[in-house]
Amino acid sequence: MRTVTIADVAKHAGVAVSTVSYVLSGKRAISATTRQRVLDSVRALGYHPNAGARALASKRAKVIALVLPLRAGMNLPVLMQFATSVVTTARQYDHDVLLMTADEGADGLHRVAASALVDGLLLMDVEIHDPRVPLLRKLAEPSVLIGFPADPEGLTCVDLDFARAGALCADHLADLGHREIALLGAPRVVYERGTGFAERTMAGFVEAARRHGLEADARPCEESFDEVHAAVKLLLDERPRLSGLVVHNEAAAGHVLGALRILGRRVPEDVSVVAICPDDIAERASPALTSVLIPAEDVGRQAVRLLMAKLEGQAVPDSTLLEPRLTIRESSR
Amino acid sequence: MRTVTIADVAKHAGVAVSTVSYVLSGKRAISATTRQRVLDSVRALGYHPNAGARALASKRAKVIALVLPLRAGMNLPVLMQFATSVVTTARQYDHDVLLMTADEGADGLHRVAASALVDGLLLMDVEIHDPRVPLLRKLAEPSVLIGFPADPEGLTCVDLDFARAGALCADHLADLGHREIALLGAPRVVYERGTGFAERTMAGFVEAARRHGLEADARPCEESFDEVHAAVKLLLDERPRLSGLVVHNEAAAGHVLGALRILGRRVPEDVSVVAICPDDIAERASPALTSVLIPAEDVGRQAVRLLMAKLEGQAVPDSTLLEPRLTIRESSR
DNA sequence: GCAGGTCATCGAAGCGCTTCGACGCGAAGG
DNA sequence: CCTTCGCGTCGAAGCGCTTCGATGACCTGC
Repeated sequence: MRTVTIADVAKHAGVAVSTVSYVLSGKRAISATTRQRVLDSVRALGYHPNAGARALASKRAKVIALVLPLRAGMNLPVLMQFATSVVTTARQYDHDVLLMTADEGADGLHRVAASALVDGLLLMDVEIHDPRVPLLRKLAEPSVLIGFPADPEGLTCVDLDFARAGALCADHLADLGHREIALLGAPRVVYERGTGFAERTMAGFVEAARRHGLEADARPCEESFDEVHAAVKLLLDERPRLSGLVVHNEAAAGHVLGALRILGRRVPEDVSVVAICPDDIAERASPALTSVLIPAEDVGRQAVRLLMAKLEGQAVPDSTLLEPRLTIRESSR
Repeated sequence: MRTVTIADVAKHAGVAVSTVSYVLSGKRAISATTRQRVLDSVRALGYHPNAGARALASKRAKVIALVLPLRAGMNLPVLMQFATSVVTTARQYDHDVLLMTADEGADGLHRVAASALVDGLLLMDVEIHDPRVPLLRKLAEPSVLIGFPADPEGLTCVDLDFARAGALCADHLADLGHREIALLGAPRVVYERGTGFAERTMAGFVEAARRHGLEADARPCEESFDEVHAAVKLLLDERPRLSGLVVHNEAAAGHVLGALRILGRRVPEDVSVVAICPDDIAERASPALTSVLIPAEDVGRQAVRLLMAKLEGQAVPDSTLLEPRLTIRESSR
């Protein structure tokens, strides 16, 4: 069973090859009757255009690269949600997604771009001083970054507005009347890596707390139960009147509740807890966590849209910040 | 800056286009001096073969599809580990990975295969009665499945030997002298979906326990803390002398420890706990869990190897079962 | 010294598609 | 009535690569 080519379709429909091509691409007017005849033949023969030939002739592969930081430390569920929404959205634009890991580095990006395997690049988890950024600036292929490098000049970046997220938590606790609050953040190593989002959350939190005239405190937080327990205990020892806690660390959120339980603090009666995490984690905790969600799906969808716009040659904003949303559940009052 | 083609390289090196091609592919003997001259030109010009043209001429895209079940209910960290190892291994064979979600269904597979976008397919989370299986049998492109459908005839399947994993847990508890043991499995919905691995674990567990003459019990288990707590409580109420617990549910493993703590059972003094889960989860728990790991990386690597072998036209075994490994930590004695 | 065989290289024919310019035809305009 | 135009369609020229058969150059052995 030889694979069906455009020539087979043309013969079957009794038209020229180019006519079939124009029917399929819509780039020239074709009469309704011819169009229908061609489409019928396409269906009858089960024709699928050869991707390589199409790419070669049109200089468009209809594939985008998705570069994920497939290493430890990232939050996996969020990553998957993000990847899913990227794939789904790309398909809506009739594109496929090539999966790459960050450890291929700049060379890998150069390879897929130079070989015309992909038309554009989507990079997740860009760091403040990311070695791939200079390459992206040079590349002919458009790219979109999730996260912000130190100098986003000339790049297209998308991210959750983490500063607003931090601020939103502080606002919420202030509204509830809390006077002493604290934030437990990502593991220390994340700050050291300088990914940026962790710092920006802290900064937004501290700034909003200051604006409300609250006593506030923000520190990194490791992810094992024991370390979370120790951190919470230390915090409560140092600040006995603390009544509001923000957790920006999915892995630790559940452990914080466990630690408070063990330390004899009721949630939310004694301490209100607000998490910055995906909804499913917040909902699964008990009590269910009031949370600011990381809209991974929105980020993915928006990133693909921006990339598609750039592929069309449209101008897009350099920076897109997605608004965080606070959902009030049982853990704060 | 026009992109560099093989003709540019040929001219630069003073040889024919075909010679460059043969140097790069190694499919014909080329003298050492010519080879070196060509390679130098390749480097000097920064040549990268055009993927579309290569695919068109050679009928090999050097891309494989990875179809992930990007929906709820799967264990995400394992999925990521798996994806990472697939990408990394594929790169070792000079292949790239196209990411697809299962919700594109059989049509999606047909599309990427018929358009020659990919040379082969890797499907994860295949179900007992998977609608994609009949298509895979028909497809000219080779495929490898993670998991087993009802009738694996004519397919290539890879999986952890879950029956052995369940048995290994029962063996371990029996060796420690426990007489009454139980297994808490995946959420009920997983059994209903008929993915197979959950049942096989249970069966292996029950069978091994029977062989050792133990009292054993196996039941599904939901993932929220409250439901886990209720399940554990029920189990202990029904079986007060229960002293060994196997948890085959990553999300619930941590909650089981929390529930036992609240119910006044010490681990491992009163109850030994063994988990079937990735190492990182087992290590992070407190006490650290004795566990049978799901070797996601091995599975991914092995799956890619099998697929590459099939692409080369080699015969491969229909079924590959990966041996589970028990790591003893603090939660069992 | 010449037939036969290797080895290294070349040229050209595609692979299946897109796209450009050309062309025929009927309608509109003078 | 003849020109002009636009619409719908066609043919052919690539896109950049692989691969097959051909061609010399050089060696081997009788």
